[in-house]
Amino acid sequence: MTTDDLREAYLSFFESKDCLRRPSDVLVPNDPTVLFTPAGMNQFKREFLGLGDPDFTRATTCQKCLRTGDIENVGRTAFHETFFEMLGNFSFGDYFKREAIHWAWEFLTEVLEIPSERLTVTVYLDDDEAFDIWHHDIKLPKDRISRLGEDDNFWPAGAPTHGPNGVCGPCSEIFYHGNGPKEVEIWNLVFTQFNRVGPNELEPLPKKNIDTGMGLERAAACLQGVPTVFATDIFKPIVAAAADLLGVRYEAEQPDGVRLRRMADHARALTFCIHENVRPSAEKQGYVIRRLLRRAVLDAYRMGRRDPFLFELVPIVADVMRNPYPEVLDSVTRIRTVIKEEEEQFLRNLDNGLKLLDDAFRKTRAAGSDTVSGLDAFTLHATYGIPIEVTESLATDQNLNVDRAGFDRERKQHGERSRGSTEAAAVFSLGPLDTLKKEQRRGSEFLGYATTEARAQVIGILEHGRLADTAGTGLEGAPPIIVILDRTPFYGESGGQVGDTGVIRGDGFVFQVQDTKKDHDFTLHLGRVSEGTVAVNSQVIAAVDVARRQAIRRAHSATHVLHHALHTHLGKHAQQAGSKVEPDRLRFDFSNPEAVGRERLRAIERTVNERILEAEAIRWSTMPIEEAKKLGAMALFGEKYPEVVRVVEMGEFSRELCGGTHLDNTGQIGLFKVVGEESVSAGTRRISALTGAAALDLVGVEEDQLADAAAVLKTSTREVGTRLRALLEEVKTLKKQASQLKASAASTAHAASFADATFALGPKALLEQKSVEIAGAKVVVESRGDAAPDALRQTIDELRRVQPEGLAVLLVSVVEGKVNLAAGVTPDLVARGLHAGNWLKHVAPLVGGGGGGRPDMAQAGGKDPSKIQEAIAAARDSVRVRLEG
RNA sequence: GGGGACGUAGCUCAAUUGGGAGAGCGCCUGGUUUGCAACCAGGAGGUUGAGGGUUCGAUCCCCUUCGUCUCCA
Repeated sequence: MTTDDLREAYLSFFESKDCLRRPSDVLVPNDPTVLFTPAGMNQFKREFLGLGDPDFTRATTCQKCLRTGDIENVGRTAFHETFFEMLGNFSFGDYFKREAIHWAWEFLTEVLEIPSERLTVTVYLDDDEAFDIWHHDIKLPKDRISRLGEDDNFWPAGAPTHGPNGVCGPCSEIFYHGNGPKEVEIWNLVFTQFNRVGPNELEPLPKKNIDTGMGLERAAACLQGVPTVFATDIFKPIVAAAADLLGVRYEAEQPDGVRLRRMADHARALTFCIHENVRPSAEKQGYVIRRLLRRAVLDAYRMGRRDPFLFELVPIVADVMRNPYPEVLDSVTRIRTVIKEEEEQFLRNLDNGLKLLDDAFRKTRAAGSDTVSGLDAFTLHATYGIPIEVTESLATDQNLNVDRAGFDRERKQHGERSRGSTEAAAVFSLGPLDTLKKEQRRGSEFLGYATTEARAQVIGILEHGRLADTAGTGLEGAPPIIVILDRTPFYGESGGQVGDTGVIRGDGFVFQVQDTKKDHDFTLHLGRVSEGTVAVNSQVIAAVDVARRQAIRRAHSATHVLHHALHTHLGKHAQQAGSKVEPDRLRFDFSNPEAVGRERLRAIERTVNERILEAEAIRWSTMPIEEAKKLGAMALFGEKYPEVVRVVEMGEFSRELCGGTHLDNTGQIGLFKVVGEESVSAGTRRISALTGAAALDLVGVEEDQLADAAAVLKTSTREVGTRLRALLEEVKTLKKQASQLKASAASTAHAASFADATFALGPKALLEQKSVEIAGAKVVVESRGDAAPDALRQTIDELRRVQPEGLAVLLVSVVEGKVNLAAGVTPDLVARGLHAGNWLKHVAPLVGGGGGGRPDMAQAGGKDPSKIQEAIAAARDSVRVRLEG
């Protein structure tokens, strides 16, 4: 039986048991407690809590999952995977233990025709109910049923003793005993029937749930009689392709076999993640998949591969998965590019790492050791990302060892340090909105597509995160109050479009809405009470700020036109990767390998404005998602859409799934003006643009600025550019001349006004008139008026050019009440023990400062100009002592 | 969420306990040459990511912030 057939058989079997077949949730769910969807039940959390549609009580899915907890085992064992599909059937207060067990058995033995003697089961220690069903109903002999403890047969594992509190229950696992693998857990039936309130305190739940999971790939391996998931029909071609790319023969038992299996697994995970627009990056989901990619590339590196290769597996993965996930085929080009670029970057990093490793080896040898310390190896790993295996392998090449025990110690410490204060979040948690949802059963009705003002009733108020019956005018700076209505024209922030603002008026009160969000099917109006007191059950009139909403509609419709223009000028690959829609302002992110460039950007802007000039009608309708897809409506990858979706069409050029508010006609956008194009991450570009009033304002402001510039430059707006260039050129030459003049001024007579006569002397004159002969060396210690530190250095250089040997100079100047000192010593005097830095260190304290520098050149400063003469005297004395002594 | 590192010319990176901002490649000009990373001479190019502090003086030390990389959860 092929994997595709097994998947379909399972889903249609449970459909025949009145379970609703639901599509897989996305890999990155809207759930802060997990990075990736870890199991089939995840998308049904709200149903398990009794917060879903009351008519929806049975479901079956094939869920895409990603887990990296056991990543070390991937490729080494028969069944560990990172990306996998989980078949499941679920009951939300509907069928329970008896049906779940019977149906599982029926599916395995009758549909799949697995001989019953190949199956055994486990139940939780005291779950006699499950035991009896297996033994009496199914007629499974007692010796084929084992009772296991809370670590094996409870969900979450160990919950009765260790928590967390909340929904939990015993489970029953079904094992397959085949010819190849001796014992495989293929199905886990979880009976969530308790609410844990404390250690070993389990209260029965009024509504019991069923959550079951069957690993698709491992079940397929059993049915296909192969020893591992990697030998199944959907994995084999990927492993084979990996071996082919690396020019080796796949031999399951060889070390390379582990590597090839790992590559195949990681290629699958990467393909599906990137398809959903999760890109390799330094944090969160992106970092998880970056690590997957690096593990695979590193494996290939060790097999001698130095070029990117993993990206070549993408089409193979897409092909074996084409039946259940045909949409991945359309993303192949994009995924390949992302993987290839990331591979190239990592290979460059590895090259860089070699340099750091060399340093580490040199340091080790310099310390007279032949073992790289654990700390060094760990630093290389933790800070620069050089895997320990690479360090070890290269160390061996250089006849060095690595302190692996020390490395492991460091790693453990780092792990403890990094754990931080975050506790594992409870899988389920109930908030105030959940309570409200339980009371109300239904969410807020959205009226905003048709109107901006409506009568409604207050059904909930949230103050300080708690439900309240009333709320009054709060203190300045207090957190916003949240008002929830049964129906509302306010658009809650979603799909990139910002929330509406406006006002909600009722009998004796006014509530200013500053922002609107969406949560738990409710529309949350955030704001403050400006008059009176708002109370639950009040009748109100909710009115959206119309001008602002209209500006938002302009910007939102413009993003759809822009999307169309991008496809026209850049190609189909320029898929939307996110957007932000604000009043008359929009940001649009899309896939594109390189910068768009000025010319194409201009062309894109032009196309958008042409569509606006054509004043095409904008229409919308709702339809089942399948139908929308058939019509070719554009959707975001990695976004979860409901069963019935809204499709927005513009003329004949654009058709997109979209829940936002739009104009009636593209002509209402007015002017569309691009204001920027930039990169957000590798392979993703962002265009920012303005519409309507904001675009006109921008043009006006820029006109004014240009006119202003032209006026200042005393030229026409047309000539501003050339005039500026000429001016800059002039400034440059003037600057140059100025610095030359300044330099020569320091050594010419123009500063004769200073009482200090030596300031007027040039280098030669200084040497001739002011130098003192001490122990065969010429010493110049003089004051130089208000010369800048740079000028002092320059003078010293000039003196040294005239007298390259036997010269020691110390110059002093005063600028803005501060003393500058600089000293220079020729190399032969340095050899005789004279040190410019030390010289100044001796002198500078006298003028209330400090200093230092190199033996041949040093600098210092001070705050007390009145002590300059003393400093000069001290400088002369100290150099005399040094040279004569 | 936490730990570590980095940010200097268009690119790759230097700069001793805090003391003159540099090299190679690339670019421009002139010359030489026309067999493969051509050569020679000259030149342009910098708010040392940003902001604040300490100091006579900060690329360097301290704080804040932004960005990039990396490890752990």
